[in-house]
Amino acid sequence: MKKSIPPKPTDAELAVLRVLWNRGRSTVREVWEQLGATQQTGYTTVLKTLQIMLAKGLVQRDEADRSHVYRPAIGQEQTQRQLVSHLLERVFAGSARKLVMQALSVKKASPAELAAIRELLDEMEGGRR
Amino acid sequence: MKKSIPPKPTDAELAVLRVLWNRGRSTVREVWEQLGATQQTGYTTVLKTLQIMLAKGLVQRDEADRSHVYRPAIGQEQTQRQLVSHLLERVFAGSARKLVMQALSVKKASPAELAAIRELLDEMEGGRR
DNA sequence: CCGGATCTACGAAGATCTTCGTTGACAACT
DNA sequence: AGTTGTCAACGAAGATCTTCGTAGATCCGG
Repeated sequence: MKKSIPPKPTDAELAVLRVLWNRGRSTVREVWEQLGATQQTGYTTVLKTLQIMLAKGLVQRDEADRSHVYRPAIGQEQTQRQLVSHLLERVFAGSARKLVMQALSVKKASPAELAAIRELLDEMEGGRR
Repeated sequence: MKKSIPPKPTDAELAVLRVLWNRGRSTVREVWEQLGATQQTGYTTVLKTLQIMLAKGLVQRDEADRSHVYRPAIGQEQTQRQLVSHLLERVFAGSARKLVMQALSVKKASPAELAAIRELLDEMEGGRR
């Protein structure tokens, strides 16, 4: 009764969400400036995107001040899981093994990261089933 | 020079590609029948999708017979890498570790699969550099 | 040779996404 | 009070995606 399954964010929306996850509550201007560093978009474009995201339930906002303050309505990890799930089903036919292997071959992880992954494997195996 | 970087396939295109990867060379009708098992789409819809994919360079076709025969122009693994890469950069800020962990938490792998992943880790660490 | 079946080609409609110009409200400064 | 700057709201344009109806070509059975 609270899971209204928010829709899958688009690429532009994802870029905005990343800013909000990093900075926390932000105004349109703040998001725009942060984004401007990477991409070249107009102020009203970011505003419009945020308004659409609000309508979709991807963000929430506080209208107390004249400059409305936006904050993410969905968690970063939850979103990551959703997108990984999508990729897993559609592109890897549900094989986590293949996805993991492609991920590791695309981008080499540091020894510390490999160790962390190894630990997770231990938990999953040791923790039995 | 032949790498003209094929565009990122859409969801509908991905569904078609999966059929071609599984069956190999196929006619529109064959793809449509295979797809019909899962989704409910019209014959001309599949045809149009394949024509667009041809224009994009995602598939190639043999027009010798009246029923044109399509085949994938991009490899499954190559496509997987491309999409994983995309997700990695945009959603995981390049952290393969987080992606792997989310993948494994979304879908539990079998002991055999875990072992295979562990082997890959061994290679990457042992292989040193 | 004719009629039905099968196939490709064409185009168009509807949906969604992305971008941005314009407008009107409001506040701050002078 | 008037000017200037900042902001949200609105609408519209262009791009892409997905779907499908219709038309035209070709083949096959009588």
